[in-house]
Amino acid sequence: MKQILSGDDLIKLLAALSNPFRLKIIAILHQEKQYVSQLARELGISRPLLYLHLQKLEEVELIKGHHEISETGKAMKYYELNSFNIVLNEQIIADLAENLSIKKRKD
Amino acid sequence: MKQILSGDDLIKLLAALSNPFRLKIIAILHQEKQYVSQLARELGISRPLLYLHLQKLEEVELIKGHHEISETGKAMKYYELNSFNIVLNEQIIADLAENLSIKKRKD
DNA sequence: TACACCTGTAATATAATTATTACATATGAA
DNA sequence: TTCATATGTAATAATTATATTACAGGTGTA
Repeated sequence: MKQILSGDDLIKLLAALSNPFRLKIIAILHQEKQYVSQLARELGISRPLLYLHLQKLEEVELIKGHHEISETGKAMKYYELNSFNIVLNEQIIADLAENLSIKKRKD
Repeated sequence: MKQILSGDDLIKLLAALSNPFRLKIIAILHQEKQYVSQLARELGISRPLLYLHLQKLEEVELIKGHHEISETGKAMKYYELNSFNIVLNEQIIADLAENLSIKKRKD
């Protein structure tokens, strides 16, 4: 995970964390790496939806996926958690807010 | 600001922080308290939109509003920033993820 | 072959967030 | 009175985020 964030990166990171399924994914992967289908079962959601959440977490580098060949020869996709430590206070946010992009509607 | 958060509270807090206007509001209020119309001018947005953002920040107790009577006698609504310090790592999130509510669609 | 697993994505629907427009009300000053 | 300032909200539109459904393909085993 990046050490120095831009304001935009911070927003993406916080957005990635502000969803219950994604927090639960982090909690599960904190125990041990897990593959997609098993994760979907544990969370009680469909794989397509899970992929969406995994992508958001991977985009901000909170998790990382890789392929493994199981003992029985099947291709499995495992995800594991990256370690991170985020500190937020008013000074840090004030600094990062300096360079922040605002999306314009209908340009 | 609360010291002990639930998982749901954490999500609300992070959601409140994952918006560029709201980070800018925090940055401005970090300098000094400000009243609504002036804030809207500085941010370049309408007051109705600003109210929406202010409400989200106030709901999670990052800011606090109060009324003041200006020298000229007008009622002004000022907002000021609460100090905060948020630390997030995988262990903290794993703990908070234990009690997390998942919204059901069409129950 | 048929079954039980697995990965992956496209197309679509639903819900939530963000943004706009249009009001109503009040005060002080010219 | 008229103008410029302020607070506040209701109704609606636009955009983004979430969620579902329906596919296509692969491997190992009975």
